[in-house]
Amino acid sequence: MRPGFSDPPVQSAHDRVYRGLRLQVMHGELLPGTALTLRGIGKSFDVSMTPAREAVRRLTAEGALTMSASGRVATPELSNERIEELASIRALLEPELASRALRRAHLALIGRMESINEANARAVHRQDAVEYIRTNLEFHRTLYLRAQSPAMLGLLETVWLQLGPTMRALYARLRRTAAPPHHRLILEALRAGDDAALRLALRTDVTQGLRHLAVYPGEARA
Amino acid sequence: MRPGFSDPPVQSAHDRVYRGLRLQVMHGELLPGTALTLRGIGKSFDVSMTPAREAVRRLTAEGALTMSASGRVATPELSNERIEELASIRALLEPELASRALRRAHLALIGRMESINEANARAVHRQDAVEYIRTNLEFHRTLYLRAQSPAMLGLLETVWLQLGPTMRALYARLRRTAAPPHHRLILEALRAGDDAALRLALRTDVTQGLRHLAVYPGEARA
DNA sequence: CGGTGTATTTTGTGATCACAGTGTGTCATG
DNA sequence: CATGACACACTGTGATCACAAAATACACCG
Repeated sequence: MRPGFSDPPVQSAHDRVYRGLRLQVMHGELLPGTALTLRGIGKSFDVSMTPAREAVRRLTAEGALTMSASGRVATPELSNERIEELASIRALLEPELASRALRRAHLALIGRMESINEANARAVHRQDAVEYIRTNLEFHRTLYLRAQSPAMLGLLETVWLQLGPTMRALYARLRRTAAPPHHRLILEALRAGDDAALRLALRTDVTQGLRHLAVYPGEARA
Repeated sequence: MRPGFSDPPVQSAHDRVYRGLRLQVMHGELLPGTALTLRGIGKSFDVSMTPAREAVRRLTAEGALTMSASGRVATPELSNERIEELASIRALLEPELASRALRRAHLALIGRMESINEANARAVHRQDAVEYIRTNLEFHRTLYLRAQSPAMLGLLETVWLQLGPTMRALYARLRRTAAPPHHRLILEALRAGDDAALRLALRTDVTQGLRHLAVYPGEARA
């Protein structure tokens, strides 16, 4: 009924490229401003430029990549205003998704989230930025999947995608030593079934994680 | 700084196709389930299939079009659950955008919105569904542009895009005779600078306009 | 006359090519 | 040694083609 969303069997060439690039961007494997070429992408996925172009076009539409006026492709370098705006969108959507998932969150789900959270803590200890981002997003997505709101989750993933390279740059320079921030509060609110506490925990988790961005100007322009 | 968003000069072939199709979908010129072909699109824009494919890929990524497993392209036929979900996303984003625009909304803006609203009323009187949708969206967008939140507005336009064909189908069958619903409340709240009233007016305007959807089942499946 | 098989047309996919614009590197010159 | 222009390599764009899958039309058989 809703093709192209969660159907694993399909494996057209452009879809492989799309998924591969998408994960690379979302997980922060590419730093902001990284230049990409269609021929290079095609070569690394062993396809011609045609599927590479379509994948890039699609990712550009989602804000995962930017294209200069001359068509040059690169990962986005976000301004501070943009970062704050994307953070506030997360702060708007994620509490809502969490709240919708709350009534459907049984113990098995909470247990799975705890185990993901432990993997996340290990990634922090190992200073593995990419794995940290990956498990962090998986922690959140595992919860939101229960909200049964695919469109809202889709929008949120778009936001994550746009923040991917920036988050990587962030976590690379302020080397976290502490464990993930407010995830424990989230889990407690889930167990308690406390909607207000859950919304608050999500909001602070999101804003806290991205507030440290607007510090070093460097290339403040606008 | 953010190419491909609001820069009129660019005119590559695939961009013309993209913009053209996008407007057709968003304004409800195409009913839900309308089938499209790449060659047909290319012919109607006088280009080959290549730019048509890229435009379709992009619109598919934004949810404006759907592709079957075999690659067939069509405008989306939304389930009732999906419609309600999209409406609730509108109800989440639009009050926020309106609130952000409130402090920057001077009298000239309100005047412009009033004139758009009059055009909207004329469209209602003329039973012109497409023009009704167009002016209605323009009314909202004129306000939200003042919010200076391009990412949030971009997400919202994605939602509008997904609802385009469905809104057309809706307004086609329940022939409005009354003027636009809660736009007057919105304008009054803007003039009064009343944030709470503005948020409420937006929320009701959005949900009211789409609540009448889940009535006729016809093809209730899930 | 209805259903089923096949044949034909239509469709999306991916590769390849020619082309124009851009950026970069280099070499000559002041 | 610095600065300028020029040339070459590179990049994205759009058109075209061969191909396979799908949908449609059609004819044949029960």
